[in-house]
Amino acid sequence: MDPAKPSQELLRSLTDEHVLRALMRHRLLTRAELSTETGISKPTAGESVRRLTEAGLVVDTGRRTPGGRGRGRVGSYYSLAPDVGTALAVSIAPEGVVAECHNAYGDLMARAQEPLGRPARPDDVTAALARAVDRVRQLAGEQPEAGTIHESPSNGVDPSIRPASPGPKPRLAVVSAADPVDRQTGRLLQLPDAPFLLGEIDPVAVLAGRVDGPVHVDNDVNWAAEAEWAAAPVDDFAYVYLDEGLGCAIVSDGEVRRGHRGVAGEVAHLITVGPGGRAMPLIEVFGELGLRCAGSTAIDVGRVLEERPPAVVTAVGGLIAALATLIDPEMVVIGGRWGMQLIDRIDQEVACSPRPVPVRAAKVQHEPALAGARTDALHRLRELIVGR
Amino acid sequence: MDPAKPSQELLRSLTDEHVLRALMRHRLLTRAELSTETGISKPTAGESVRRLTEAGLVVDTGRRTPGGRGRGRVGSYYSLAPDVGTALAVSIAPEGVVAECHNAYGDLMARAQEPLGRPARPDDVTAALARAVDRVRQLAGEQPEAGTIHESPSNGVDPSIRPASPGPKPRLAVVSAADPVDRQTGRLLQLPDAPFLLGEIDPVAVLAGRVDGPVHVDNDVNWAAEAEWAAAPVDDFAYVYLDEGLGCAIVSDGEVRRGHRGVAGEVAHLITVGPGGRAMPLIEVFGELGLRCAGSTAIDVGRVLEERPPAVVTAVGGLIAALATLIDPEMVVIGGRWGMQLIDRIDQEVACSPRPVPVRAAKVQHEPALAGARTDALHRLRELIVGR
DNA sequence: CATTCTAGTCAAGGCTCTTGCCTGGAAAGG
DNA sequence: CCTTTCCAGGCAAGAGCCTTGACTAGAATG
Repeated sequence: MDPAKPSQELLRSLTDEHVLRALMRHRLLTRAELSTETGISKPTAGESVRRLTEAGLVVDTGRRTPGGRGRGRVGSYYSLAPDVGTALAVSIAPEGVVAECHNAYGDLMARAQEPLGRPARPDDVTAALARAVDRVRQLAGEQPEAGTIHESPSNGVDPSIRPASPGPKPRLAVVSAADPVDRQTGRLLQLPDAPFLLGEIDPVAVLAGRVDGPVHVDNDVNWAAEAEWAAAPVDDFAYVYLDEGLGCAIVSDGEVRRGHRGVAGEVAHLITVGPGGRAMPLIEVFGELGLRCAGSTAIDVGRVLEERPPAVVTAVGGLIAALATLIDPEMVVIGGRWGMQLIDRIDQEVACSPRPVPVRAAKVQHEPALAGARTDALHRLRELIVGR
Repeated sequence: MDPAKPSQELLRSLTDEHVLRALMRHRLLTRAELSTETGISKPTAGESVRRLTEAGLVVDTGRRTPGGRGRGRVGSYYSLAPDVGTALAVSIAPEGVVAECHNAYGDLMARAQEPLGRPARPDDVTAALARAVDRVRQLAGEQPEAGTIHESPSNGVDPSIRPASPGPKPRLAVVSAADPVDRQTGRLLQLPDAPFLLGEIDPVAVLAGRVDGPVHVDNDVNWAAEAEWAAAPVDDFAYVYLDEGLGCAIVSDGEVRRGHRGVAGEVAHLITVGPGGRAMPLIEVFGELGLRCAGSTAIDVGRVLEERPPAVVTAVGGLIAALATLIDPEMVVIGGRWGMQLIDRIDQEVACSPRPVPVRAAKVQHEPALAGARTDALHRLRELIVGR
């Protein structure tokens, strides 16, 4: 049965949800402001605040309405309780591991980075992941209490004052990994001819003891597409990532579609047009042209950018044509180092194809995968708090 | 703001929705049965029945609880009002037009078929569509009242008794067409090298005056996939249709994904492996092998089945490999005449590919597109009745 | 110091839901 | 035939949630 059972309790929980969401948007509100903000009547809003305060989700900040605002009676500002919890967003890439901790308002509470040697060995990655997460918990524990307004903390938090407490565990984690991810288990998967830069890692196992709730892992390109969608919501598009590895994310009807195992868009083995018009898997085009790094599956980005071989553009054109026929996107977004550099050539190639699609460069340039993971982590944290 | 605003009216409408849905499932219920069925208390259920009766959505059938059931007081059986409306499901294919009218229980009220000449001319198709819909409305108007239980009527309704009334207009229509459909306008679209069997038809325009509500048009393969999903719910699969035309439907996360224009899965121009290992569009493989009907874009099914050329199987393997990489389906379902006949060959081909996917034949064999359209029409009618 | 304005509370009223009891009527059983 | 058993439906009481409207307390304005 789809619709919720009608009951008075349902109404009450809906009211509480509205109040909590209003506080997430505005961080500091009086009961009267909550009432106008949510459209709920004053007594009901006040009652909800009483309930939520009792439950420990909301606190009276002690602050009162500033004198400048008007003449009336002073009001009490309420906000989310500082212990409603935080969300962890983690990015695992060949360059290193980045972990961020955010509160329910989306404030960055702490951030930690751990570099990785190249090539990264699986054990090193796992250790770096653990260190980054431990460090970010440590830093978050040193933060001034949430609930009082403070500047988004920069990285330069003084590490000399180090209280014993490592800070409370985040209530969930969202992890981005620069490799295919198994949708069921969250483990990194080695696929034939797909890039495999990090090794067989199990982020869920590493984070299980460090997070007090669910751990969601997905491929970095999927998260980048999520960030791209947040920046410019287009319901149907494909995100093609062209760098050391080849990736692709598919957004249909406003959501990233991951497929059964979670490896939708692992395009390395897609059959496309190779040199001389022969049909061959996309990744083999690079092999034929001698553009793969020795002893690894990675593409030699420097050489691609030097030589800019037309055969590569043709091969990418074949990939985009396949996307156009199977997915019917409104546009194709190109990310990754050599993809963005060659975007004009790719655009020309696609424009002459029988099913042309607009091609444009990714808008989110700075840490796109982490940005997507962060957005998702924040969304999930909020859902958790309102009790969905 | 996502969650509904809490109000007493919300509770009431939720109760009414539960009652209506229970009546849709069970067609005939007393107030006491409604109460136990929905989990709502007796007085509340009774009050809802009173409201809905007053609103004309529910009627007292006059029938009373049968003696055999127990000793207690007799109860009144309620059911949906006979005029809550009907849904129209229409299939337009080269073989002809089929129109069906269903009530909210899913009973077939009437059915009409109109053959088409081959090749079908657009004007003929439009006229046949109009005739089929008019005829089905006529037949539905002759039906005994809904609400009293009756057998699913067979096709052989005596046309001699013909009352003047053409029957009320259906509240919505869902149309399947054997050609690409524009998602925004519902018109049939001619794409380069895609099969175009019916011509430039605008079903929305034809049905606008004949239906008292929205008209939804989509490609027949998408509807077939919908029916396949209803028969065996698999969240992620692809439906490949291999007949005169080449089609493909994509189901991700339990929904058919149509893409931006609605032409996701129009695979005729997908680049695959052609004869001699050359890369070429799928449909051109048939051109190269001389397997297309003269003077049309259609594939000569008879010749394909006679010759069973390995090159065709290889080309289809390339299509499925592309689906596997881009969509990551749990399985691929094969439909269409020659596709089903060659399924073993296709399965072998896919099994040796680097990303093998289980391949199986379509389970819904009888009018699959109409079955999907019917399911969807029924679902939409019910949503309309409960007032979503 | 009176006025004006506003946050928060109180009181009344309306709805909706639930529990529990009662009633009328039919079958079952002696 | 009369009593018992059983059940659909209705009634009454009660609790909970939301709303309107009035009231109160407290601060700034003039």
